[in-house]
Amino acid sequence: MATDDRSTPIEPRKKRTKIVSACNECRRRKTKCNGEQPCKSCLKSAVECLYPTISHAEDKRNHLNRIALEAIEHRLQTIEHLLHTLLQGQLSTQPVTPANSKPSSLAAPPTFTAPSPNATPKNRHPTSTFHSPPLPRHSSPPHSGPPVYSHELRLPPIQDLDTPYKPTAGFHPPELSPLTFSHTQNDDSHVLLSFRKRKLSDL
DNA sequence: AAAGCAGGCCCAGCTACACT
DNA sequence: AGTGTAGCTGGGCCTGCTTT
Repeated sequence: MATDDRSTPIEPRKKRTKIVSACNECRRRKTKCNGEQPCKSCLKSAVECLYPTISHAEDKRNHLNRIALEAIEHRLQTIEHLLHTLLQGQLSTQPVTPANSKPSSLAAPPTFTAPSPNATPKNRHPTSTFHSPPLPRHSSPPHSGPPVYSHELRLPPIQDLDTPYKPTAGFHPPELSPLTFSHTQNDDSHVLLSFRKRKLSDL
């Protein structure tokens, strides 16, 4: 794109004819949607052609952003609570001996039991589990097969971000101070902060 | 070959800001 | 207050690649 060849007459770029809103399937596939019911690609692949229904009273961007923001904040609270629980459990159960007095972050965390799994709402996915990423291991013995970790965290699956998150019954996250971002250069925190400020003022 | 997937281009709409 | 401009953002969809 570095060359700007103006010697040949370049006909002005033909504007795309964009439709107002693509159907769900075309959005997912990132294909052109002709806006009909059913649209061309849905007709071709014989799938149900559904269009997103957002009332005009509620701006499309605000609607989606609010849902996403609420879900993210609830999820963050859950994660913070889990982390807090994990750290507390580690501090209170780990005997301090010369052998294991290394930084606790390198040790395997204790087995974690999800808060009141019986109270899992019906709209959750009861079988979905969150597996923590592999922890750094310094000198593990020869070992075949995938690593086995004793801790399993049950969290709402990521696809649940499509719907507002409702905390599990009986689960009370600890009181959390409002989200703050310390501004440092060369990171994206200022972007997040400006996003949050904008969204909060919109709500 | 056809269908599906996904990176990223493109553009309309919006906002912030400067200027008059 | 009105206007012009630049930057940002969300989302449509082009297009190359992969899978079936």
